[in-house]
Amino acid sequence: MTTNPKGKTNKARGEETREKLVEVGLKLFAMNGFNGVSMRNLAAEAEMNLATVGYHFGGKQGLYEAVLREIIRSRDEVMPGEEAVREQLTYFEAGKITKEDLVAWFFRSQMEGILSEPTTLWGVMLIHREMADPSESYPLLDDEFFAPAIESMNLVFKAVMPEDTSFTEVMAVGTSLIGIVLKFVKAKAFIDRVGWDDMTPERIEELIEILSRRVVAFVCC
Amino acid sequence: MTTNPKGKTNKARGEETREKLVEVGLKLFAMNGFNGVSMRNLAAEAEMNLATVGYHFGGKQGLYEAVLREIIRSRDEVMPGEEAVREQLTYFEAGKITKEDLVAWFFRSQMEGILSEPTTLWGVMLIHREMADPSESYPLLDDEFFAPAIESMNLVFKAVMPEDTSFTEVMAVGTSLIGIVLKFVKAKAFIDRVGWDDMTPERIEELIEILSRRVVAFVCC
DNA sequence: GATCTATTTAAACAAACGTTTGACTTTGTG
DNA sequence: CACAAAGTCAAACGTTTGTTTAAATAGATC
Repeated sequence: MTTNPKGKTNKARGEETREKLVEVGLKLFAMNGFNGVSMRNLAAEAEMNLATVGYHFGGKQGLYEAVLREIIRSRDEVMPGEEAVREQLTYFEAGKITKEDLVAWFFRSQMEGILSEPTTLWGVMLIHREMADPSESYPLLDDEFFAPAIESMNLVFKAVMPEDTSFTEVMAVGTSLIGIVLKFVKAKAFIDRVGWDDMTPERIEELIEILSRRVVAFVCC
Repeated sequence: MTTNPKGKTNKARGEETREKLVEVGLKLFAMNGFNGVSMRNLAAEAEMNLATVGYHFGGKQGLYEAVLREIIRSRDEVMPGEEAVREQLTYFEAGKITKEDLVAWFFRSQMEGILSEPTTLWGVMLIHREMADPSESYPLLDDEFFAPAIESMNLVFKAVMPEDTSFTEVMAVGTSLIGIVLKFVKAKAFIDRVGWDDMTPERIEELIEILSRRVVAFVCC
């Protein structure tokens, strides 16, 4: 890598090729799944030669894992991490916010993080696919994506649920919540039936408002 | 078709071939998805010739749709239909059961119907796939599987929710519930984490018990 | 400008795919 | 038994798949 300020060659030569490939890979894999995308699709969409993916990522599987790692990396930019959760927890323990506030904040931050920008949405759509149809790369997601998220979630739930609540129950509530959130990521049937042409920010806000109150009841009851 | 009571030829000659094919097709498609199953896989698993699927169903797509139709057909045997829902509704309107009872009954009947037998479970797994990754056969499912189920669900929800509840909210609650139910069909992460090797009837009952109380709160709050 | 490394390119590869063919076997009917 | 329809079977079809090859190009270094 040079430090040439004129532009073009700021990055190592292959870097922007790889970035472009990961970018269109995310989009295509999210839309059509691993088996629904061919190397020739990828090459055409990225306007590159067929062999480029093989050269930079070793093969289709290699690119797919690079896409998953990019999803994991960018998740931390949009979603509240463990430290943000712990911050809210101190507010709750200090009595500044109610447990209902805490749960609503958590749910809202997740939904907004997911539905905010298309890139994130594509990432979640790919995650959704991996949950419905785990590939051989699933363990990577489980370790570096789900485990931290579930840990944060359990921090919140343990705080707002009775102390003697079983681990199974905490996990069941958490899993249900994940089910709710993911359902709306690709809730084609829902969108078709309520007649929303597209998910405008207003519609998203309406949906979050409706659900967060009920999610609080689900968790805290 | 003959009426020979000795056995063997009670069915039209190709009938049991078709049934066997639909049976293993359901299992394989549910486990690996449409693109994850090859004609040679199917033929091997069903112990038949490669060309048999083409002869009886016109091709891979034809078998897939036959499998979907079988799922739709058998759903009505296990799940409560609209008439069963209306029966419970009259009990509720007569004051014999509370709205909490009504919602709990509905949720429980759905979960039990799904988790009861492996065949049903496979069907739901395939439905789950179609929701995450709709194929060109999706419209068939939407018309003959989802629409009736949503209609029944809305009957219940409209009865237990305030009259002025918006259609969007009713649908959002329903969609969330579907999300919860489906999440547990293939909740590998959940099962792994709570350490359940397999879903024994006791475990299923425990899960339903935990969730139904909270689902009532979610719907009725 | 020469040299070396990194990258891009077109072409070819074997393997797997869904489908089709034509011969063979089974079954029901007269 | 003879015939026709229904079903089964092995083999081959033409595509498409992911990967690999070797030559061509571009960029950095001296």
